[in-house]
Amino acid sequence: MANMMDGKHQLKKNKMNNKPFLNYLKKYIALTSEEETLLLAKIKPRVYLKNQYIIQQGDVCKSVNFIISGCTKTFYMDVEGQEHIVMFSIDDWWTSDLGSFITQTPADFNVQCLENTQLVQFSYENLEELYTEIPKLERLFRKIVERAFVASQKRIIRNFSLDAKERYTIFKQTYPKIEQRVPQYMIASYLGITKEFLSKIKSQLIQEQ
Amino acid sequence: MANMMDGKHQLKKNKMNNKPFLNYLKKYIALTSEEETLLLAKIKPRVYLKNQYIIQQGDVCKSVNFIISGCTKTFYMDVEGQEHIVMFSIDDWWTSDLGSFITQTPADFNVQCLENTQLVQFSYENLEELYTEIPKLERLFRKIVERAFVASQKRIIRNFSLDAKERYTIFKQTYPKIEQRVPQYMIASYLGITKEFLSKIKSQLIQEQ
DNA sequence: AAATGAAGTTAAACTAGATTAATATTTTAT
DNA sequence: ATAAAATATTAATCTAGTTTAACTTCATTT
Repeated sequence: MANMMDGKHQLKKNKMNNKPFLNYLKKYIALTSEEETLLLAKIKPRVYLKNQYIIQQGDVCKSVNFIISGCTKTFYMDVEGQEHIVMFSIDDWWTSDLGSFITQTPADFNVQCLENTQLVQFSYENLEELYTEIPKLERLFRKIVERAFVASQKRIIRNFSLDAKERYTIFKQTYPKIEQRVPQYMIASYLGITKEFLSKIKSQLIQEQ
Repeated sequence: MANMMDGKHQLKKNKMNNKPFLNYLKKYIALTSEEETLLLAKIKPRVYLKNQYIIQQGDVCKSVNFIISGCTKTFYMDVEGQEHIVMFSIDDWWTSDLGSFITQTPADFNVQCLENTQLVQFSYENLEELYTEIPKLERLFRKIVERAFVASQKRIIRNFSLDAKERYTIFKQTYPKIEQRVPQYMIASYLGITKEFLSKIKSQLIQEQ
């Protein structure tokens, strides 16, 4: 319905290349050309359209995804049908339901595209093999998850020790790009407040200066 | 002052052994005797007394710690001097300020012993070396951090979508051992509520059944 | 151009949980 | 065994954020 028009913007799969992902990797690890070949054989480029789901709550998460371009939201739908957004992800970030992926059990989270999104996907089996074949890659992934864990812990603290206005201010500082790309009611969901209260906060912040 | 008597209970360093840690490791990875020797040379047993700090906010975190026996709280002290407990850790768990440890920058968190606590400590340098010398260990640590990250994400969701009573019920189910070992006001801090409100919740739960 | 609808705003009534303060209970020190 | 300190409970009042509902704006469909 709403996305019937999206076909117009569909990105052509055959035109996609892995360059952006390799450039990202090169910032952190140096691969030999054999390793690069090994890697390229085991990753899969994929395009999702706006509003499509990369992962759905209840399904087993089959991939870890690197975003080449686009934007996604990771959210949980509670028993009352309310969406709770855990994170947004954009270009050069990773997204998955890691809990579902590592245990290969049903996902708690949905990952949905907010824009047409180009990904590089790692399947469970291929990633396991790559860890053994390219230990540098396992090391990088360890570090990525370490950083994600640290960010998650800090967010717990922020949620406890800061009020909604402070959390919103920090959100804007930390994710300036995301703030303009996603609707306000999703930002409210990320902050754990209602869209009405976010509205109130924003008008307060404007009046304050 | 309060802990002058703790000397009585001091555990003797020389009597400490690494058996409990090796038993823990054996549940997940098989080490050759050379690897075991390599590992033992690079870990340090250590005893902290009740109330002592393993890590202090502002210091650079120098170790990742495996708890052989005892209990710790990880907390953040905000500008108003309020404690916010992020996690409790007991026997067979890990504790650190991972953010500080991996970047070797000042810690956001304090880790303080709630009981006399026996640890096995990994220094930054030794752990880096061990990762290279024993890839199995790096893989295990990757998996441990993955699980910690998943738990942390789930906690963010719970904090948003559940009320304090539901969070308390889940806490009791998830950490039955911890519930009896730590004072109620710390559980309140972990749940993000006041000790008074926790009291109210508990009396409500008693009346409900 | 009119109609439908999604996104955002404003304002009033309401509620979960905070704060304060007084009392009770348990732990620790002497 | 007892005093002092730390921890836990109860109740009254207060507040940050929710809920509901009416209103606006802008984009899409007919």
